Amino acid sequence: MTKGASTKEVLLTHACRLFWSRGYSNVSVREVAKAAGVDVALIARYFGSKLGLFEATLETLEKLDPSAFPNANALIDTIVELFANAPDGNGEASPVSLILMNAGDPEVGQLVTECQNENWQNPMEEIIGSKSRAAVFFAAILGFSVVQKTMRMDGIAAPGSDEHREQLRHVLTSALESPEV
Amino acid sequence: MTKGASTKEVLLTHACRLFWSRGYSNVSVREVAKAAGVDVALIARYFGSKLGLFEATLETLEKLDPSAFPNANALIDTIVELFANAPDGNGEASPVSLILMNAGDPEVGQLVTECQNENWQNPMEEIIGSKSRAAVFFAAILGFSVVQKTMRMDGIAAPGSDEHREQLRHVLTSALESPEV
DNA sequence: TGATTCTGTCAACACTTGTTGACAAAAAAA
DNA sequence: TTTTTTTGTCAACAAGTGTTGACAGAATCA
Repeated sequence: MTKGASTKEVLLTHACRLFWSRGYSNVSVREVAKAAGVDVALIARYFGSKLGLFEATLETLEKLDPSAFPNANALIDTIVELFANAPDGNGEASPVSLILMNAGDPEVGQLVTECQNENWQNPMEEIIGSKSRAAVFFAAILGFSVVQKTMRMDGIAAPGSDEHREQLRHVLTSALESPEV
Repeated sequence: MTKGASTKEVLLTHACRLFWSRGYSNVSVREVAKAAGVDVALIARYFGSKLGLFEATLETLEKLDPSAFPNANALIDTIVELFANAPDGNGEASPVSLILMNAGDPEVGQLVTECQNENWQNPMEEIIGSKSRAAVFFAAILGFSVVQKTMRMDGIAAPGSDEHREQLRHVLTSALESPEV
């Protein structure tokens, strides 16, 4: 790999971590550059602008593959384990935190929403077989995540515990039984 | 009312609308002052600082009164109608949007979470009679709100329709049947 | 070798941010 | 009236923002 490509990569890595965990408008380009150990000007060189860097982080997301899930229960199993094994804490950067921290942003909100539809929502609809149930399903994921990770409510069991798995599995399962509209 | 108090009030009104709909860090004091039609310096005079102004908006929230709800079903009825009659759109300012837009903010996130616990979560626990179910219940509210209002997913029915009421009622009802931990 | 491209450094820019203090006009109190 | 307090206006500050361009060293190619 050339020197420039590796700089681009390390910038992208730290941009994902910071933008996804704290939100686009709460992270400055200087902070990303400092975390990556490079000069600020290199962001403009390699990504054009701060927005370009953010868009590049979105392009690292891989699309959910419907063919990997024979049915919706397999999807639930995967998500439950993802949540159970995810490192706890506010500062974690995940596709879910990306959406929670940026969907309401005036600058990148729409971008994030479109990205989510393409990479996650549409494949989920395909697996679940219902647009409305897929929407309620995703709402359950987001809601559960925000009360657990962002608000740290103690009504949610400790991640990794059986109780935690049961709680999450219950809301995901009942989302699949929501009325179709 | 004295002149100063009325200026304070109009500032507070616009601060609520802006901070709660777009988030603390996405709104400048100059924008609040301009919307209120007064000089920026008056914010410092009457509220001390931008943070003081935000804290003042939190103090306008009224605590949920458990005695007004004989049981959890009455709570569900109220919330369903609140969502059904709420004006649609991204820019709406409500206690729910306040939490969604600010809970993850590095400056005011904790403040918002504490305020939510005191004014909403604790009373809800009292009505529902279970800490864990109340947490899952609130997660359902937040999740439903973000996919409907922030992300505008078309899998969610039009607010005010019977289908919309059924969707929301289903997720709230099943939250009350979540496993206790 | 020399010429050229790639890569990084640095200072500066125009702009926005929250905050402050001096000052004047208006209102209230003496 | 005079005096004092309240209320509002204005300019400026220091710090931070994203972005730009000039420049130098390193690497690559001729």
